[in-house]
Amino acid sequence: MTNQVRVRFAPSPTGFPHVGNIRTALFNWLFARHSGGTFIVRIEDTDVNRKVEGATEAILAGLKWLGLDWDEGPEKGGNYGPYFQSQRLERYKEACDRLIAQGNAYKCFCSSERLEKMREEQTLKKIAPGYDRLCRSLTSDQCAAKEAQGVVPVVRFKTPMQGETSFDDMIWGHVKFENRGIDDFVLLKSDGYPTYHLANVVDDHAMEITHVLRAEEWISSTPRHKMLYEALGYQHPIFAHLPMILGPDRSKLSKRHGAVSITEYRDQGFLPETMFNFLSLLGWSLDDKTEVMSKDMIFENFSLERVSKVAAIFNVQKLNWMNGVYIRALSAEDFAIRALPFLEASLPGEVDRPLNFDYVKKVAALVQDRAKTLVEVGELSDFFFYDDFTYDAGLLLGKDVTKEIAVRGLENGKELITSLKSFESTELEKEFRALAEKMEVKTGQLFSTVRTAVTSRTATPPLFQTMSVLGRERCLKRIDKALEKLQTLG
RNA sequence: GCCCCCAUCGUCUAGCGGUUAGGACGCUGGCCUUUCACGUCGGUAACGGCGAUUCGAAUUCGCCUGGGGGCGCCA
Repeated sequence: MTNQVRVRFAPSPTGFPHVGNIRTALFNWLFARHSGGTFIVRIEDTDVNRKVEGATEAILAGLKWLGLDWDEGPEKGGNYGPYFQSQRLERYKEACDRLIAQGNAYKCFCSSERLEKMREEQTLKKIAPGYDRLCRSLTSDQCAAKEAQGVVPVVRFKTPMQGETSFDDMIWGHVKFENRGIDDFVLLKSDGYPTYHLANVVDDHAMEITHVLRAEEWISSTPRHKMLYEALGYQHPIFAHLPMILGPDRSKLSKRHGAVSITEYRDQGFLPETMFNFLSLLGWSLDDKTEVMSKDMIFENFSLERVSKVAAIFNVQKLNWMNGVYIRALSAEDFAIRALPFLEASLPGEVDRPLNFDYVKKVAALVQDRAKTLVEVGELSDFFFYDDFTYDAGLLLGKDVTKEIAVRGLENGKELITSLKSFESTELEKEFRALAEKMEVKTGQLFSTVRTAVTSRTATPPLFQTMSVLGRERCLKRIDKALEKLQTLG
């Protein structure tokens, strides 16, 4: 036995990998890596009814994408497996039997109809809902009779009816609850599966978990867990309840707030390093100024003492900003590699695939400073990839640009482009500036028309670099088309 | 309804008895500039309220208010 830190992320495969859950995973990972401990993933698939096909895979994919590697768990194994609760049912049953034998738990034969009615009445009477302990006093003969009738019982814990239960939380300090507010909760369901409370306690003990870091929503069930640990004769782990992540309306972050799944953020073109950094700052901070930090820097400095108690609102604007910071920090090559799949997905079907990577690299270099997400790369650069775009002819007439100036500028520009020996951006710029001077117009007047002609847009990467990447032939064709368009103008 | 908890700019946060209450996002003004971005220099904006303790409270205590979480054969 060592006193090495062992923490776990224990998701339930009942849906997509919610960023709130992923943040919990992240903090567990940070805590483990900071202390040189072990990070374990355990799948809590004890709810047969809510189980979602593919959810486990999506959760694991989310963890991998973020770089949260686990030391024990699915796909990986370990000495404390299996790591799926559905494969550990005997252990829960054993624990339950022991608790019944010790007088800490009992069988309950109440139907769900009765329980529902009971809760309705309690709500009506404005008293705290909770099991009324009807079956707690059943004799063994009465139990046997029920079972003979074929009623399948659940097992409930005998919660003490007075006194209080308290524990020390690394984040919340000393927390205490009165026992009378806690009802006789279910340990084993009638389908033979354990509830979270039982399975969690049994497994955390079996897996020698030293610290339980989980979301704040669990804090009020912690006394139950403590009672269970004690009844089972186990030492309980250290608890640390993490603050919640809320939506902009301050309610629990959910689908109606927009993207909540980590995979959605991936698909929207956020970088994993952005998400890692951003999520780490939801409830934790290094100091009073440092925000952009590498993965290494974060886990090296991570500490529970700097985790806040205040629920954090997920601020998408800041996420966007941070993603831009990470995008700009990428090498040109790396950025192109990451943008490529997004580009291929967003460009119209007519564009031939696969895209020429050398060309993509040149284009990417021009939008890297401008993109906040990888999906924006397509929006920002589509005109580099196909020619038959349409735009409003009026866009050719920018500020202080008359139809006459525009026509003259484009015709002179055409001539210039044709005669140029080099199509380098610096050369282009030099010549076009000279042209503007010769035409006695401001550079902006000439450039804006050429820009629209060549790109169909009024906001683009630097014009001459854009033209250089596009190439002489395409620029000429586009200018011709623009000249035609100008004729349609009155 | 009952139980638990929380409270600094709109948002993320620093602060842990003495600070001009700091940083970041956002918004905004200037500069840079062929557009858009980037960058850069400024600005905007907070200790929820009331009492108490103290020479001195954002920091400690109480009450109020506001917000959150929990109260399933869900996790």
